[in-house]
Amino acid sequence: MAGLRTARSGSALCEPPPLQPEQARLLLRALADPIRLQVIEALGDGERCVCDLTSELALAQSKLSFHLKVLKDTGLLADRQSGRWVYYRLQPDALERLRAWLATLAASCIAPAPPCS
Amino acid sequence: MAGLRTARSGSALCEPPPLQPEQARLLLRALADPIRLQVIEALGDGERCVCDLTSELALAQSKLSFHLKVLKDTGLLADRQSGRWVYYRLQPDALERLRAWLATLAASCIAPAPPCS
DNA sequence: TAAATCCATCAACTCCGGCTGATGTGACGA
DNA sequence: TCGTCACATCAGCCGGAGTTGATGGATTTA
Repeated sequence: MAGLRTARSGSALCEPPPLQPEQARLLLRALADPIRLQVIEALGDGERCVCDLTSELALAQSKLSFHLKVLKDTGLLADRQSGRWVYYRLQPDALERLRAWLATLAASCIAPAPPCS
Repeated sequence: MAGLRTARSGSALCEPPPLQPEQARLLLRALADPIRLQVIEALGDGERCVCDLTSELALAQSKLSFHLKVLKDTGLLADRQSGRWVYYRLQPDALERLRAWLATLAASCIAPAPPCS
């Protein structure tokens, strides 16, 4: 079932490649955690180093590091090292791809749907 | 909770009410399971009774019942009893609300985004 | 070089989600 | 009324995600 259709995306909007079901699962699981959602929201303002996040979210360092790794492994975050600090930033593509995947899933639910009575 | 804001949805499209973060978390977690995704896909064709799903997905009865309960409790499924059988069907609203919530989350990620080089 | 800081990683533990087999409940048919 | 079927729920178990405290590696400053 892989590669049912490759490129040829006629759109000029440089849409990201479709998500594999397993990747979608990992994204869903990564987002289903309150601490990780806090991290994502905190990074909405822009990238931050770990030490700032640690104090801002009042988390143990190893704990935060653990969750940052989960988010990074699923592609939701990217990091950049500058001297002694490591800065994490959001990777908006990941959320977009998950949204697209959810749309596909919803589309497969034909929904006899009484038209919004 | 409940009734933070009632009606007044100006749109004529009868949009569902916004999702609480906790509800969003539960939805994400409910979807982050391969068996439950199989169930959702199987119900894409229309409602089914538990016994059909059991054989179709080759699952133990108690196991399927457990996952159906999770999906029902999060609002992703609804059930209907007919005689001796119980039919489950998708509740597309739930997916839509989750998509809307994801859109909100993504919107809060201003994304300096180099314009699709 | 030595000390300090920032961060990742590890081992041990806890806790909860999910699985299994058995039992309970309600609806039907003989 | 009794047996059967469809489904829910329970108790017990197990594995893995998440937490904690400690250690290690890399970088900067004294």
